[in-house]
Amino acid sequence: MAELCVHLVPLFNALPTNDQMQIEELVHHQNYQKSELVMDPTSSNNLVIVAHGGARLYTLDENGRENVTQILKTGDYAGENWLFGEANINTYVEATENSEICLLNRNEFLALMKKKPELSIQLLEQNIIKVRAMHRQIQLLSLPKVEDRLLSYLQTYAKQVNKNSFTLPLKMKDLALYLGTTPETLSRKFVLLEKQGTLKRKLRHIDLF
Amino acid sequence: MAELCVHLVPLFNALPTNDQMQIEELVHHQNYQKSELVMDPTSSNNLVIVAHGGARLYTLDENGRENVTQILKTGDYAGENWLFGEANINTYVEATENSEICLLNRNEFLALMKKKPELSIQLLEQNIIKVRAMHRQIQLLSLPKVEDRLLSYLQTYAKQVNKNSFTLPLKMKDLALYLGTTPETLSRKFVLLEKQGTLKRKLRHIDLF
DNA sequence: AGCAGAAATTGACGACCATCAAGAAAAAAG
DNA sequence: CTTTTTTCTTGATGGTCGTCAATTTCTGCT
Repeated sequence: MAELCVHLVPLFNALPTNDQMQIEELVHHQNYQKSELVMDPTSSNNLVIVAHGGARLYTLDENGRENVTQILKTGDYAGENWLFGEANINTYVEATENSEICLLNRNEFLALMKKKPELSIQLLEQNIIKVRAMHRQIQLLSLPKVEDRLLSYLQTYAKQVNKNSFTLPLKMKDLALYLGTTPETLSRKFVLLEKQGTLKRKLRHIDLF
Repeated sequence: MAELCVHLVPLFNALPTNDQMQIEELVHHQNYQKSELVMDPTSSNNLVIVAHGGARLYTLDENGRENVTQILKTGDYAGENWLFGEANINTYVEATENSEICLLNRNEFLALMKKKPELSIQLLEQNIIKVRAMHRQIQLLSLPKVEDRLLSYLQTYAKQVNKNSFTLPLKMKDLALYLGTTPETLSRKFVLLEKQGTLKRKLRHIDLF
């Protein structure tokens, strides 16, 4: 048997197992044939999790032409926004092969949240943290110079761990990605900052001045 | 008398007035003298809203030196993270002048959310939408070329309104900021895309091909 | 330890873009 | 309608950064 479907959704998988079980109980596992329609704008809103198989999302434009917006394969999901507030006004979901697909119904989920307020509070807390992290990243990425982005990142991180001497939690490659640059440029910027006397570095260990 | 304090917090001010009133009832308005400590790590967690005056946030580093992290003036607030989950472990809030400061206590707020599940659901819905918007923006900003960022933005927007012919909701200046570039570069990119035949533009009206 | 594969660095080069400044076009004000 | 102000465009220039390729350093594995 498959894992818990809710495990596949990042928003859920950090929840206490207890809460996850409660959500899992709401999930409708269903099998769909290839080309079968899973959802359309007239359906009630659902979170769609592809437990096994594949699906595609598409909209119809003003001329009635299909416009594929997303492809889902095993383990992917869509419709977080339909689960939380937004109505699905123009999107169709269709199985691209014989698939096992899990649906989590908005109304049932709302009912659960009303019955167990801790659940929505948990989700909210998690989300707020995420928003703050994303906000920081946007501010970083908005800085035109990589040098500034790096320094800002390091200072923020130093503040976070409340130390001026620390070990980077990311590899260069990932830090580069996070800062919207390349490992090469990042490397150069490190030596630049070191030359400027802003920091001292040995591998991934940083001393910030 | 002042406006509702909760109005100042973006997370709250889109809520139905009804919900806002309930939150407002929890708010403790208090007056602080210059240099008086509003919060420290031993206090229970609060959202801090400066209704009138000023305050500063600081942490103490390993040597006991103060490290100012944020300055609040009238209308600013801090501690969204303390209200929602994260504990305040090292931050002090101090009034920088005689101030009227509103505190929203975490425990009281939690109690309200448990009593009125709709409130946290509302907040959650709002947050999810925000996360999605921010996620899009991060993806955009991660594209190295302004040209790609612009095109991606336009395509996403077209998909959103489900039309290939639309009027931009932002002025050039703001769009430039959103895309992490300057109005000048943005302008050039528009003519470039137009030359390529990717779009046609007249002022802020776009036809996408 | 020693080897293999990955990760990080360095150099050279060219494209891209921010900046400054000036001009044109549109919007707002009178 | 005219004037004023704001917004947008265009040009020239220099710095920044991404790309490709080669080398060095690090890490995991047996």
